[in-house]
Amino acid sequence: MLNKPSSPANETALMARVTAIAGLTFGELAEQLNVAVPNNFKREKGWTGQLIELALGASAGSKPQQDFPDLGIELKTLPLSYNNTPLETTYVCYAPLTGVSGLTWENSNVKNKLQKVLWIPVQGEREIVPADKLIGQGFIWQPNASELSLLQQDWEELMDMICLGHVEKINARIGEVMQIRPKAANGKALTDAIGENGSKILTRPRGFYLRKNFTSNILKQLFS
DNA sequence: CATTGATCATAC
DNA sequence: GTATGATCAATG
Repeated sequence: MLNKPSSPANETALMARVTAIAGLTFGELAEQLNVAVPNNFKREKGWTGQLIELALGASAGSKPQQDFPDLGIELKTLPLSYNNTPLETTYVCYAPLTGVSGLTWENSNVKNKLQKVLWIPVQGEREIVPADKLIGQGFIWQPNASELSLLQQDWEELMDMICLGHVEKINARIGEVMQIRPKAANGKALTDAIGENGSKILTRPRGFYLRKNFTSNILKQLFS
């Protein structure tokens, strides 16, 4: 029994836990942690991430920082198809829509979070019930120069639109490897943003997401 | 059938 | 509402 693991002291200890849960099904791990397994994710969409967080001793809660702040590591689950390609985009963080003056790629929340990521591949096919989905071997990834450049380009293009009051013109087609999409409880959620001519407007909250091609390439690097 | 836009649960 | 964890499901 793993009982509510505490925060790992270092990366080696963290990776030992990662390897220990690799090959288990969600059901097996959930049983060890005394967690109930849903029959689908129509409601508990973040269940997998929370299960893995608990198993690895990530600091819980909704802090806008890394999951392992002492280690500088962000944790992400990555749902894969039978062909080992990502089935979903990867949420990174909220997109700032106000107070954006002085914000640069270097000090952005996106760069901070993506500097070092512990990816946990998991089976994502909807036809597999959650209890039977397998946990894969997690691995640490740090973006290379090329990836950083692509991310920075997309971040700057999107943040320029936000700064210039064009947030309403942003759609999910913009950005080569990273996009901005709505991120809210529902369509009624509104937040402040910059409108035309610098006026204040209300708009739907947005988040940054990594495109599937980008995360797919991260996986390919593992085998090259 | 892949993608975009919408949505669900939870903590504070 | 903000922010975490994400997947769902309507659409073209």
